[in-house]
Amino acid sequence: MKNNDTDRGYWLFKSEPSAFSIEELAASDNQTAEWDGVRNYQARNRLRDSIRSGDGVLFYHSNIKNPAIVGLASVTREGYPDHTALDPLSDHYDPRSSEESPTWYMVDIQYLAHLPRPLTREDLRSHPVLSEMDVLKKGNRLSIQPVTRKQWEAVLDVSGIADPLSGGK
DNA sequence: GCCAACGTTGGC
DNA sequence: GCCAACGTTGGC
Repeated sequence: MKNNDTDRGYWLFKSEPSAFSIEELAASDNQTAEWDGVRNYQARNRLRDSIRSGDGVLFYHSNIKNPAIVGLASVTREGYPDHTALDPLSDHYDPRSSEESPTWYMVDIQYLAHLPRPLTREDLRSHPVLSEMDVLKKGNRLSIQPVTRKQWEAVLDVSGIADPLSGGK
């Protein structure tokens, strides 16, 4: 399902670059990757129920010296069962999940752009709009977080780039 | 259904 | 490497 600018959703996806980085996304086939391995129920619910094709994704690198929003992606496939949960050889194997009744879901995302400069937590904290982002809130470990349209636009504004999702419309 | 113990996350 | 915050597990 496509969506238009007004009902498009925005998200922040967190990843440790040692596990999966935006460079790996950009180097993937079709610059597209499965966002697999999410094993948290709240994040699962968002993957399954809320995230739509065409939504915007802020790609965030976590658990490094300077955690930061490093780039932009878009959702190219809506929630579907995470097959790594069914694979006994996968690190993400979960014996409670099954094909008939999948426990875990994933989406596909496609690389759009690197930010010209990563937006660090300090950058975010010092911005009137971005300082409200969930990712700055203490103890927030959710790997999939909602982002407001204002926050998405602020990231583009601060970065000095056009919205790659608006396509000139 | 409570809650202590445990494992994980992730900024610092 | 530290440790606070969080989610999950499992005994009771």
